[in-house]
Amino acid sequence: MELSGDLAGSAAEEFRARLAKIEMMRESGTDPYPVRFDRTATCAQLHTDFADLQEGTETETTVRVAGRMLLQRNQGKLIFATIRDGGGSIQLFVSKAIIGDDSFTAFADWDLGDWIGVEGIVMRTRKGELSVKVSSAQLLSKSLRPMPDKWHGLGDIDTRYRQRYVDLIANDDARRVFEIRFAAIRAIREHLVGLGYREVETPVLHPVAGGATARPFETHHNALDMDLYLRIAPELYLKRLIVAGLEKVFEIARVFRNEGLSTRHNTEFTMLELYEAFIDYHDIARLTEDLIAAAANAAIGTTKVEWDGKPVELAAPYRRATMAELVLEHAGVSMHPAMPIEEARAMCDRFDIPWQKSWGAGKLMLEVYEKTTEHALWDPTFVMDYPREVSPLARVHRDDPHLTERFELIIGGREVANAFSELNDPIDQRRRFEAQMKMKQDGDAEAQGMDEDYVRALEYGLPPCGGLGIGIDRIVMLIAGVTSIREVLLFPHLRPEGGS
RNA sequence: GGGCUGCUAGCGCAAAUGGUUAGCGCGUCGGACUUUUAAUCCGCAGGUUCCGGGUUCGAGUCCCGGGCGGCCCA
Repeated sequence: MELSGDLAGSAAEEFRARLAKIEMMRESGTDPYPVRFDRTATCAQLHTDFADLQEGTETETTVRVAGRMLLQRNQGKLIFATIRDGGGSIQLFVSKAIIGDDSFTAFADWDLGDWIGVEGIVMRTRKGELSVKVSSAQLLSKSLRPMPDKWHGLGDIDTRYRQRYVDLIANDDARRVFEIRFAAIRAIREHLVGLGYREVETPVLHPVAGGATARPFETHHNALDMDLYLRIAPELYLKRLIVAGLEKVFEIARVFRNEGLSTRHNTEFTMLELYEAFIDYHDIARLTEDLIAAAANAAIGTTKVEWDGKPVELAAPYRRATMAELVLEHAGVSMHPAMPIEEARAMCDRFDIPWQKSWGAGKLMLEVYEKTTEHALWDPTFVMDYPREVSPLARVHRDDPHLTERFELIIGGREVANAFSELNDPIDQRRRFEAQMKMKQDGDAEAQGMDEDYVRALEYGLPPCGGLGIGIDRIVMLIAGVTSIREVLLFPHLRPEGGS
């Protein structure tokens, strides 16, 4: 049986039995896949509109609802069924005396998982369950495959990710997480639009992979016979738009990084990036905490979340501290990018951090920070003022030429945002690209390439500007309280099934 | 890439130290039932124990290799 190639045993038998039902329907002139259904209400609407309906009473309101049948309790001459649509579920009250023998038999013969549509009056049963007392019913789409366990749902993680549609049918918690995702993204978008931001779309295929430190996917354009890269960040295009005078822009951008998979990393993930003219990274920090709090409130109605077993408060304001202060606090050592290189190397040795000769004190300081401090920052913390050496797109700090006006936001020991007062000096930018190219030549696959057009854009003048990148998936993880990024991605990347 | 760990019926899970015919629940199939809520009750069927080797009188279980996951680390 071609359609059931991956089915075996009782599932294959059930598949064939359901196919036979389809054939019988067709023979009797009924289409098992009719073209449309005129619905007059959703399940959620009924629960809202008839919240006050008394037990054991019927209305005179006729409605037409549709959904997937999840449960069926057949009493012989009376069937209770539960259907669910996109926003909720409702019980159907199906009486043989009302819909007639033939319709009743047909209804009883439909399988769990089938999509059905019914018409009937709204009622509440004696036991208090809001129901539709069905006067007519039709099959809207036949399901050929058996549903997972109606109580335990689908537990196998592999199957949950590979067949997310089944996961979402069977598991309430999966639906909950994605509802949070939808609401959080919507809240972020509305917050920014409310502030006068324009949502833009920039290229996914880049001739130069820039805007972040990461290894890109490579591809090839046949007609132009040129290599292209899937973007690792939309940053350089968005800043071109600030040059253009758009002032406030954002993009909710899918980006691609050719790196390993883990609980925290997927090869493609979603970043919010925004840029605004005339402001600096302090303004961006305020905007960042507002955005995250707004997302949490919209998604779950509170900024108090629990993550990895510990409480986290996402309400603004978040702590602000410099990287140097935090390293001193957590590692007990004083570091600065201007310190003698031997001392910085000695610090790395002290914390068992392997280093390379090409690294300056700034890079060494970052390594010490990441090893000793970052994972310990549980409450939301803006880690301010990164070394210039590791921040090729951030402007030099107004008070210290060895630092940049850059912060990363750490929550629950993980980076969730990265922001700067943007570098807008084209001469400085060119030098930093050249430094990156040297690192690339020295074998650093993550170093950025020279983007001549971006430098040219800066030469036309990028106004003072603040920029932000937020990992949307990580924000959703925090709000939803899940610790694997795969739980917040509808279709996480997996190896092919079966292998060989 | 390394360490630990998992894979048993469509789904959720059992099967001490290797030992009859690999069990249970849900679902399916057959039967009863007009107020159920994972309905209930009776009955039947359903298995390449992820794949391939090996050890053994005997392997779901032990060993080797492979596949796909999970957790932790780099």
